[in-house]
Amino acid sequence: MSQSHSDRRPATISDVAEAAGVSRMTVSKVLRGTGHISAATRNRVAQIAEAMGYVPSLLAGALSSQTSPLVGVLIPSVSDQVYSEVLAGINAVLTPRGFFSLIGETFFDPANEARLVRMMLSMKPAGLIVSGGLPQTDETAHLLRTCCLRPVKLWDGDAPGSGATVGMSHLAVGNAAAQLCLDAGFRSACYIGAQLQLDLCANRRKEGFVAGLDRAGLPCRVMTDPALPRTAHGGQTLTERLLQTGPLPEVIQYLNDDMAIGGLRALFAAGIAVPEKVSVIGFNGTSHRHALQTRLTTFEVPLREMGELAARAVIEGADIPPPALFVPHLLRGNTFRWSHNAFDGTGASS
Amino acid sequence: MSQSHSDRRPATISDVAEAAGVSRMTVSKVLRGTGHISAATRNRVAQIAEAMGYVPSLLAGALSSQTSPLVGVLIPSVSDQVYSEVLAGINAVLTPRGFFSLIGETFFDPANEARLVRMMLSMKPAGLIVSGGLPQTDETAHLLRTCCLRPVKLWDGDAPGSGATVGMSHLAVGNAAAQLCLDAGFRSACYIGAQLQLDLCANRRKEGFVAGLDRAGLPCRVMTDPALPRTAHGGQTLTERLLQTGPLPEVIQYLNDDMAIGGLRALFAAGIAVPEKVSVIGFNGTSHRHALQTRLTTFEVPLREMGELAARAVIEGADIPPPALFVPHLLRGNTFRWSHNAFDGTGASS
DNA sequence: GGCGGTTGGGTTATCGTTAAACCAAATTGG
DNA sequence: CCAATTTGGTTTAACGATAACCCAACCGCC
Repeated sequence: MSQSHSDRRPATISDVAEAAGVSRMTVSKVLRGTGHISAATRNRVAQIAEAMGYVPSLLAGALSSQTSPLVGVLIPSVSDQVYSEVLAGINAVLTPRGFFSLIGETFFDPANEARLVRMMLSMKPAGLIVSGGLPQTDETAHLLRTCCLRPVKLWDGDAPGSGATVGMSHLAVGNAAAQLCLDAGFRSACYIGAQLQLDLCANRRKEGFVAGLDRAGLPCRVMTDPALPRTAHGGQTLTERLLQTGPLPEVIQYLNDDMAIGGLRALFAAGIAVPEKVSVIGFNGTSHRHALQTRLTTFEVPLREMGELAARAVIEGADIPPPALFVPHLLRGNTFRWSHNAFDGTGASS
Repeated sequence: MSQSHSDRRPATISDVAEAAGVSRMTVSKVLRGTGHISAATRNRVAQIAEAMGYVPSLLAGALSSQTSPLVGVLIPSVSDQVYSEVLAGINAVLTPRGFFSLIGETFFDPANEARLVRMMLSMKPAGLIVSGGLPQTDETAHLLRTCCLRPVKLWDGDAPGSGATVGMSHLAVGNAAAQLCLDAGFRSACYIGAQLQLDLCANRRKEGFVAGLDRAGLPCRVMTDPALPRTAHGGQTLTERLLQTGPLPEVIQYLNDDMAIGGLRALFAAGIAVPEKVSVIGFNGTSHRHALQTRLTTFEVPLREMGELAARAVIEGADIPPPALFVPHLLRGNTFRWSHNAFDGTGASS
C-alpha cells in the first residue's frame, strides 16, 4: 500500500494520480496539455491537482526530458547599476517564456568566475550568458569548451570569438571619446581609471582613448591604480592625486560615470570649475538617471536592450537578426547615446 | 555495450566510472569525499573526472538526495538600486556556501508574484525569501502555506506573521519622519507618492507620516497617483502638480529618493530654493551614493545587511540572533541611518 | 581458529518526471 | 463485415545521481 499524501511533504504526481484514480502519465499529460485525454478526465485531474496544491517538480522534469528552464548569467556584480540594468533586460525576455536566470557575480575575479562556471554547469542550464572583459582561467575556458553549450558573450564586442556576441567595441568607444576631445580643440588630456588589469574592456577603452589622442599628436597623462575601487571614492582619490602631482589638463576621461562623479567631487572641493576650467567625460550614462543636473559628459549604453538581445540569442539560438555595426549617436548636448548590437555570423553555421 | 562518451554530450558519472573501471558509486563517493576509498583509487578517479571535464549534475543530485542548492528570492525589481543592493547581500551569503539565488521580479504585481511563486516552487528550492509589501493573492498565500517551506519575509516588518522576518516597521519610519518635521518646527507639510495601492510598505510609511503630524495638529496634504511611476519622472510630475494647485508647504516627504530627485528638479525649475523655501525628505539613502552634493534629507537603510541576514535565516533555519528592536540612528546632519533587524520567536518553536 | 572490526568497494532501490512504445475499445470506410 | 484508424489511456524504461545496505578480504587478538 502506497503512503497517502500528507501535508508535511509536498504532493507529487503519484499523489495526484492516486487521488484521481489514473496513472501518473495521464496526470503528466493533462498538466502539460499534451496527448489524447478526454475533457472529463482532463478537468477532473486538473481540479484535483489544483486542490492538492500540486506543483510539478521541474527538477525531475528537467532531468527526465533533458531540458532545463535555467539560463546561467555571469556578470561582475548585481549591485552595479550597469549590470543590474542588463540583467533586467535578460529577465524581461526569459521570465515570460518560463526560463529562470541563474546569476553568478564574478567581481572581476577570474578564479571566482571559474568556480561559478562550474557551479552553473552543474545545474545543466539551457544556456549561458557570460560577460567578457576579465582574463579567463584555463579551467574556465576548458569548461566552456566541453560543456556542449554555445555561451553568449556579453559586453565585450572586440574579440567576438566563437558563438553569439552582444556587446560593443570598447576600443571604438575610446576612439570616439578621443575624437570628441580633438573636435573640442583640447590641448591636454588625462585618463583616470582603476583595476584595469581586471577589467579588460575598460582597459581597451583607455587604449583607444590614448591611441586616438596620440595619433593627433596630443599627449595623454594616465592615472591608474590597480588596487583602488572603481567607484566614486576611487575617482575622487585619483583626481586628488592628479591635482597634487601635475598641471590641470583641459579634459579628464574617467573609466565610468561612478569614478567621474568622484572626480567631480574632488574638482569642486579644489574650487576648479567644470567645464570652464576642465571638462569631464564618463562612461555608461547611469549617473544621468540619479542626478538633478550634471556637468558630466558621458556615453549612454543601451544596457537593457543588450540584455534582451543576449537572452534572445540564448533561447532562440541562431534565429537572430543579422550583425549590425556600431552606430554612435549624439544626443542632447553633452550626452552620447551609443546604440549597438553585434552578432557574428558563426552562430548559423554550427 | 554501453555507448562511450562523446564530446557532443556532457560526460555523466557513468562515463567517468567506465573510464576509471569502477562503479558509479565509487565515483560519486570520490567526488564528494565520503565513504572509504583508497587514496590510489581516489586520485585516479579524480584525475580522470577532471580530464573528462566532468561536472556532476546537481539536478540529478538534488532529486536523489532531496536537497536543493537553490533559494528563491522574490523582489520587486532587480534594476531598482534598493533591491539589487539587498540581492547583493543575499548572494554574498549564499554563493560561498554553494547555494544559488533564483530571482523573480514581481514589479509589485500580485498576479505576477503568484506566477513566480509557482515557478519557483517547481524548482523545489531549499528556501524562499519573499519581499512583502504587495497585496498577496489567495493563490500565492495557499502555495506558500502548503509548500513545506518557511518563507523568510523581507522588507516588511510591520506584519511579522509566521516564520522569520527581516525588515523594518515602515509605520515607525513614517512616524520618525513626522517627528523630524515637528522638531524642525514646520507649520505645513505635503506627502508625495505613487502606486501606493501596490506598495503597501510605502503606503504604511505615508500613514505613519500623516498620522504623526496629525497627532500634533499639523495638517498634511497628500499628493498621490495610482498610475504614475515611482521614479524621478513621477516625482517631478506630482511636484509640478502640487505647485500648480496650492500653496508651497514647508516640507515635502517623498515615497523614495528617486521620486524626491524628480521633485528637486521641479522645484529648481520653478526657482524655489531648497532647503531655504522648502525642505525635501526622501527614503532609502540610495541617492547619496550618486550625488555630487545633495539638499535631500533621507533615511539610509542597511540594504546589504538585510539581505545577508535574510539569507542566513534561510540556510541556518532558526539559528539566528534573537530579535532586535528598531534602532534609528541620526547621522551627519541631514541623513538618518536606519539600523534594524527583526526576527519573531516563532521560528524556534517549529 | 573463530570472532569482531575495519577497509574498499559493489548492488539495489529510489528520487519525480517524461519519452516512447503499447494496447483495448470505439469509430470509421469501403 | 472486416481492416484501418482514432480515442483514451497504461506500461516500461530511462534521466543522473545518492541512500542504504551488502559483501569479500584482511587484520588483530584472545
